[in-house]
Amino acid sequence: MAERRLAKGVRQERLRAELKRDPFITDEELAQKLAVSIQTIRLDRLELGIPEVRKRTRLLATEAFERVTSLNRNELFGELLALEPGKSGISMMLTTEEMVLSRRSVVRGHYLFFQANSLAVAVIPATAVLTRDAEVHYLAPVGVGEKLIAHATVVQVEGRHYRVEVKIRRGTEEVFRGVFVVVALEEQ
Amino acid sequence: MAERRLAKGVRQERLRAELKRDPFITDEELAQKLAVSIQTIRLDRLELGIPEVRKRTRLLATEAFERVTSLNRNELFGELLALEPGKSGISMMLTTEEMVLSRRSVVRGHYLFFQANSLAVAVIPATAVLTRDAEVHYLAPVGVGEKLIAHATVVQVEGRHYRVEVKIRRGTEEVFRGVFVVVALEEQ
DNA sequence: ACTGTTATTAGTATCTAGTACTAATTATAG
DNA sequence: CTATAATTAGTACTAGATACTAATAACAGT
Repeated sequence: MAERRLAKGVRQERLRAELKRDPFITDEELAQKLAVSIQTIRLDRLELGIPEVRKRTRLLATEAFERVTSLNRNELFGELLALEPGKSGISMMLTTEEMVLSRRSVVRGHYLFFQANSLAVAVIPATAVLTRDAEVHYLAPVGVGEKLIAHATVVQVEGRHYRVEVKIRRGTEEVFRGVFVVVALEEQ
Repeated sequence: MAERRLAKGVRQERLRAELKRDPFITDEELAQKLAVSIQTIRLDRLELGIPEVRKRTRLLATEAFERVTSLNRNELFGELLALEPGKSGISMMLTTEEMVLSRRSVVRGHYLFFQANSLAVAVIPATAVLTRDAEVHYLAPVGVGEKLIAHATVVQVEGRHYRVEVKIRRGTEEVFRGVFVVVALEEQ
């Protein structure tokens, strides 16, 4: 592996890369991979503000656990900013690295679809809503770290069927437009 | 909390419930909650085949990490069963509990959308493909533990634009139908 | 009441993967 | 060469166990 002594900065970048690849690696394993002592690894972690393996593991697990419980608890993908049941709603979603295919820089389309679809469902005044049809257009690619604001408007109601139009913007630029036909199964 | 000694079976059910609510709880905390010694908690865990807190945490974190990396590593959502680049493809997805809203039994629509959309992208002979438009119809609700087979067919090609029709079936029953317009950015 | 069994509690030695600290050695820059 | 930064080493301690031995308490059956 590393035959010659790496400059500190280079080694610390290597350390970051290793941890990104395998968050569960121990200091001992890192020391071997980077050909330095375990104490040096620990000094590096201290300097870089990187917690120990058990803490990192706990963080990952906690995030995952909270994501599962909060996603399943809330029907909305993203944060609700405004809501007029039966009429309109606004939600905000921040794009993260997880939403991107590795080796790419564009957020995968289904995340936008779901932000839109879940908001379209959320504006319906019913406890159980099913999507029937959707027609969507992706207008521009979206990157990581972008704040997407979705606006949903109920444009038509026929009995239990609602036609909801959703537009997603990044700043003033529209990046996604969709029309969802949803059905209210149980009115509130 | 528990004032009276609980029957072993009852206590073990309580222990399960506690762990489901908080997977990160220590044996010490469990001992206090269930008013028994730490040794008894450990015997219970042994008998129930429940690993220690660090192992549980590691399991949760590993699952989460692998879910994220596999989602991002694989362009396809589900398992590819057949592929004729430029023409057609078949993929299979098994629905899991995570795909369901709590208190409900129906798989959320975006999973079907994504199975279909990712297959529509996968049949295109290009290294980078973006979805432009999609028109989809949900024909029947889908439950947990169901095997969904998606068939994608390229029905039209105009330059770099492909029109792909995707049908998802559960057995012989069609549960989803969609048409995706995708653009090949970099031909293979 | 007595006896055997199950359940519970307690204690000890050891493990893993560190943290926090002191101190010595090596490498580097001026 | 000297001072400083970087690296290495060692010690005491922590947390949350496992694996084991052993003692005590509770319960069931006779």
